[in-house]
Amino acid sequence: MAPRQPLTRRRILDAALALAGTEGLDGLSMRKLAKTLGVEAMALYNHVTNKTDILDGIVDRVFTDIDRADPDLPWPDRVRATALSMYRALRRHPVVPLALVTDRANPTSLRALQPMDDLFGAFSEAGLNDDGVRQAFGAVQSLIYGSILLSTTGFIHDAGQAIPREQLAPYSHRLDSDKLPHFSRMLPALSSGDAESDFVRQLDVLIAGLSVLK
Amino acid sequence: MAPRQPLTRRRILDAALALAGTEGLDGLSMRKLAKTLGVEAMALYNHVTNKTDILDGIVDRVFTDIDRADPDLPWPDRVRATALSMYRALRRHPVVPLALVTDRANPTSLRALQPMDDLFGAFSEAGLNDDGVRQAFGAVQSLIYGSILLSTTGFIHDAGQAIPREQLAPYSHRLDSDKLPHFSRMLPALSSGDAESDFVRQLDVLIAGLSVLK
DNA sequence: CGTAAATATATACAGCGTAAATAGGAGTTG
DNA sequence: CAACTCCTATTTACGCTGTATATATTTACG
Repeated sequence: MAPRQPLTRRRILDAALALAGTEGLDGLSMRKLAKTLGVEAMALYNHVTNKTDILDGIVDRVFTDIDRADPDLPWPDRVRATALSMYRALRRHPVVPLALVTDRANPTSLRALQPMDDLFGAFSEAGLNDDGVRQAFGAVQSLIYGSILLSTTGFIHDAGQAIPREQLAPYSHRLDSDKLPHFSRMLPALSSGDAESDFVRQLDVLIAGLSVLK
Repeated sequence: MAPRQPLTRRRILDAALALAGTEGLDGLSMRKLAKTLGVEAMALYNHVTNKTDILDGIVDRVFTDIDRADPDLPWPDRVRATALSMYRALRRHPVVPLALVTDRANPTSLRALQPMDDLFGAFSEAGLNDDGVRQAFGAVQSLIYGSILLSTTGFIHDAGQAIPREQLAPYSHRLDSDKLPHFSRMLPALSSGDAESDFVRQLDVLIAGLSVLK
């Protein structure tokens, strides 16, 4: 029984990130979060301004994990490295992309903007004009967020882990229909494969397309 | 004052889609929805089983708007047509991708799977094996969902419409910093440009990459 | 008409974020 | 030491959420 540590913003964010990891974004409530810290809900408000502040803090924290690519690398490798690092950091904490697209977080910190700046730089070096940079960056960002956010829907999912059979069941019962001829054939391939290596492959396709379309 | 029309599942879904359009996914509550129909909240439960059922119904409804591409088109055009139709339908009702990625809806209807099947077919025809089809489909789907979901975050946004200045303000005040050299230059380009034409361009880049990487 | 079935309402419960008032403990000052 | 202040934690409360349950009302039918 260690003496209870003092409540601090940092401890709150740590606990919030952990709770969001196990309970999901909806499961992250002020009352539950306080309980994991052995405290009442309103005590949190002495250290964070509100729940949005917590989510902003979490986002900021996770974005800090994103590595900056070696600036001497050629631009395709810089894009690959930055995007993959973003993907890995966000995938470790899917609550972050979720909080961002649902407007529950609105980070404006330098840390959250740094990876974007790096991608802007890489695409500029590729010879794209500003519109091209915006489009290329948007494509990469969509790929990152899309693949993470969609990986929890029934549409596509990870390798063998985690209820592959039951989750597919509601889809299977329609597949005898000849209305979806390709779907039934694809079912096994949908549940096989690794999400990250798929992402890497998709990123390569995108980069190849950028190179070829100048 | 027309005589009040009978409450029906269809009317409920219509009203829900409209309410979600104006108030967003979080603003769509059973009580508010009932109020727009001139009825008490619990009356809805005689026609839908719960809120998830409403969201499933909305998703299903919106997916019905997705056009099927001419099967005689070559595969790149079929992908383009299907993906663009998906993009347009979902962009008209962003609550749908939002409900899907937050697991508030779980459609298993044939209508919701049809566009996926069409894309599977197109990519198969391109000569990809099943793993390749899954990856290509995932990339297109990520692009669709990602661009729609991210268009409401501060990171990237539409043309001049809707608070471009105030929304950018929190970002601008950091840009004098030399930590984000490309960001400040990109700011005007970020708020210019049309979301849909960006999407089309990104889709073309992806298709070009697929063609070139076989 | 009377009765059964369908539909609408009223009430209630547990949970949410958080405003406002209160209580407790640590530190400093007289 | 006493008194006062400041910071932190708790308590209570308000309006919101989805929906279970019970009741009331309206409609359909023999």
